[in-house]
Amino acid sequence: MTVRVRIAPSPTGNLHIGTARTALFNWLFARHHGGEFILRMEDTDRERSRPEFAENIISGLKWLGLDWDIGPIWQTQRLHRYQEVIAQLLAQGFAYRSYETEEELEAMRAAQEAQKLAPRYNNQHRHLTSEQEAAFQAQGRKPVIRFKIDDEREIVWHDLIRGEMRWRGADLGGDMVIARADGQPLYNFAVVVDDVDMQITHVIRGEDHLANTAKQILIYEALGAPMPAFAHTPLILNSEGRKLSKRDGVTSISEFRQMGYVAPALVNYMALLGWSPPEGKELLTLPEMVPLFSLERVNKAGSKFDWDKLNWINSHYLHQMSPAQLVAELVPFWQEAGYAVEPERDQPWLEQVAALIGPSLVTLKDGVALARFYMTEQVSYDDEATAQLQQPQSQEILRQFLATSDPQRVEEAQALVQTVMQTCGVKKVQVMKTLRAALMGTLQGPDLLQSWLILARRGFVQPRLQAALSLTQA
RNA sequence: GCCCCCAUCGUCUAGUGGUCUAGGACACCUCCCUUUCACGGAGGUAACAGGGAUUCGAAUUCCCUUGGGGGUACCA
Repeated sequence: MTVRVRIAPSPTGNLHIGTARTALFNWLFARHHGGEFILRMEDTDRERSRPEFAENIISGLKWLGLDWDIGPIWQTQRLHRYQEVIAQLLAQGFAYRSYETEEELEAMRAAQEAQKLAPRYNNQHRHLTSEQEAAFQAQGRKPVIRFKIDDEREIVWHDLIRGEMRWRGADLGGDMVIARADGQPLYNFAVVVDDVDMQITHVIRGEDHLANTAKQILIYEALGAPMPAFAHTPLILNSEGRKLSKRDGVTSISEFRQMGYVAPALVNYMALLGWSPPEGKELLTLPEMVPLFSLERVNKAGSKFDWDKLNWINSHYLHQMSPAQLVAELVPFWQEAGYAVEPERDQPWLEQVAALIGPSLVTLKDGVALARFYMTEQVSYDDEATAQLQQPQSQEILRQFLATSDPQRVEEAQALVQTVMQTCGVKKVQVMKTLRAALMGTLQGPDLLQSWLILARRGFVQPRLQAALSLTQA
């Protein structure tokens, strides 16, 4: 039997990292088994679903490299199908019409709460006579459809991650609503109809769905449909150990992207949140993970999201990139920062910059601050740099450099430093520090000689030496 | 309240009764490289929640306690 899995996001928000991780596990599972991966949009919540969220989810999955074989399928386009199944369940006696008003249900819950009982529907409309129904209808009440849940029933399944799971029907909250009065199907019902119709073989989702699975199994049975295998993954937790939610700051894939995280790093990190590769090799690309992935190696405990590790992985992928690749990734960030970069014209020069700052990058965004020194003619001088320029020999050192032409190659730069050292009779460190202060405005940063060459090609060396000279003391 | 799940270094984890004086990775600390900051390299600190039981033997099995989490909708 061909493996078929799906990711079923609800377009009520941007692509969340938890959803993305579930998508990743499903994708890996499908690819590992040579199966199919389906994208299905669960947009039955008309009030909260929005097209821009759907767009965000789709582009996010694409960016991550989690391509799907079928879809996107939209639940709202399958309404007639849900209606059909509801009619069937009604006819077979698995479901019935329930006429309570919101207020009545709230009162029921309040009463139960007052008695310290678990809130649940008391199934009071399960056996309405046709006269009673007619009476409610005469009052203008519109019924929701409820699916019968037998209190005595015990639901058992073998979870691929958690082992044997058991639920009592009585703990499921009474007969559940599967469709609103206007015919809109509800999640637990629509999911099953879809998964059955799409012949889903494995349902891999977060453990927050555990109770839903018990309810859904009952619907599979009523439908006489084959049961898929279930696998409930651990949740991604925030630093407090709670389920990561939008309130925890950055959680959507598009935000990570804007912050300068690259897709291979994000995907690699997400995989490590709950799954561990057999050989212990942690740095893996999507294709490398495919043959290694299995649900057996997915952990049961939730995992806290750790920025340090994500940063390390991201920097790893950034450090691996060629200068040309880096430029391609960096340009959008540079342009957004307002730097006048023109890839066509400046490519070789931009690659020099990228090669120089590459090892210092943790995120692409870091490239904005790190490249600033090379992008504008003037720099500001920090306290340390100013102090260095006010050293006794600094003025003479700068005059020497101003008297020569800018170096074109490293060897020339080295030779110039040597010459200035000897002429001024100072140590190399002094020359280097002074030159760095003058050129960069700070005493820390990438390789000085390389920086010098890069600035020279832009014609920024002389103006900066002049500016620095004015800060020196005779 | 009720139901369910989970529990190894600060964090992510390896570990499926003996090879565990518990391994790796991130972070942290030290050292090396070096004109600085990074990068890179070499070391180091650091964990089986507690209590019972089973067993010749338990991080690994069972029970209880504790702690944490999830769910409990006419959301998904």
